[in-house]
Amino acid sequence: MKNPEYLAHLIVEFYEKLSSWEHAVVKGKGLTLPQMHALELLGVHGPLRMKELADRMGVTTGTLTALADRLESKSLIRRAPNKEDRRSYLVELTDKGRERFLEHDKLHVQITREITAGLSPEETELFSAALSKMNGAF
Amino acid sequence: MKNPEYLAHLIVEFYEKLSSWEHAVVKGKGLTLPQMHALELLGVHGPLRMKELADRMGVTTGTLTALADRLESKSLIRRAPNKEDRRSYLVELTDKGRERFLEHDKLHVQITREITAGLSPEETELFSAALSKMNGAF
DNA sequence: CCCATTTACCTTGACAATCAAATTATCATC
DNA sequence: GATGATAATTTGATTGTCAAGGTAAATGGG
Repeated sequence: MKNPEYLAHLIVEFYEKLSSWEHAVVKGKGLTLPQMHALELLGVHGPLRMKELADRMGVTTGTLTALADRLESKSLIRRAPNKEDRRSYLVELTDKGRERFLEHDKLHVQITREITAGLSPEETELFSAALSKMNGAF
Repeated sequence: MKNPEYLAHLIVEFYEKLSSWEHAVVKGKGLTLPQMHALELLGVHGPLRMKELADRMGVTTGTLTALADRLESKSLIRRAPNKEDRRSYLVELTDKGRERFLEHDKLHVQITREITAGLSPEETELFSAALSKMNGAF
């Protein structure tokens, strides 16, 4: 019953459901998935250089340039000069961008509550511990 | 320590890592992520109507029409007539498409093995059970 | 200090993904 | 059979994406 094929299937299903949930949530907000993803990474990690953000998103800097332009034109991010290295910017959230990030992050907590509602505290604890280990194994 | 915020954070991190892994794996194969996603859904669920597949992918049928055209031109899928309803097709994998799907699916099993390598059998079992419950709760 | 190399970002050109809205063909119901 | 709903396509516009090429700044070895 607990062969890797079965577990792989569960993980794929979980991934698909998260993906579809995220898609639906972002859609109603005037933002695209990549745009929200960028806000999220900036919210979690603080200001990043374009290259760092592009790497974390898994896109080229060319792609990110265009994406950042759109977010900047919506006043959600800002390119601040980087004193350490004048070739680069530090991309950071504006107040409006941070607001959007926090709002979205709240939804993550909420969906987490919902999908773990059927788990006992011990189960939740063990799930959490296992997930933590797995995240470290990538 | 085990508040929902923390768990939400772990889940987001897990999702991001899966996403980034998937992206990297698909890239080297001449397929895009949505294209592989379509092959995967067809592989798992069998032949689907365009509308069904679009719904599962979370895109409009207009988007899927174009996507299916590209997959069809690569001989990975086929539009078969639907005797039940002549308005629709049944989209199905070709042999070549099934091959691609199976090959990709094997990678899922493999990455699953890798990221669960640090878990004890009991932990894996519990993780699996928790995930199964959570999938049902979406 | 100089020059070659690397790095960071931007630009361009081409293609893919995406949606909303309009269209066509078929189905379903009354 | 007429009317309304559904399945797929088409169209037009925007966004996402990459590879390749360009510019400016940093880096490192002579």
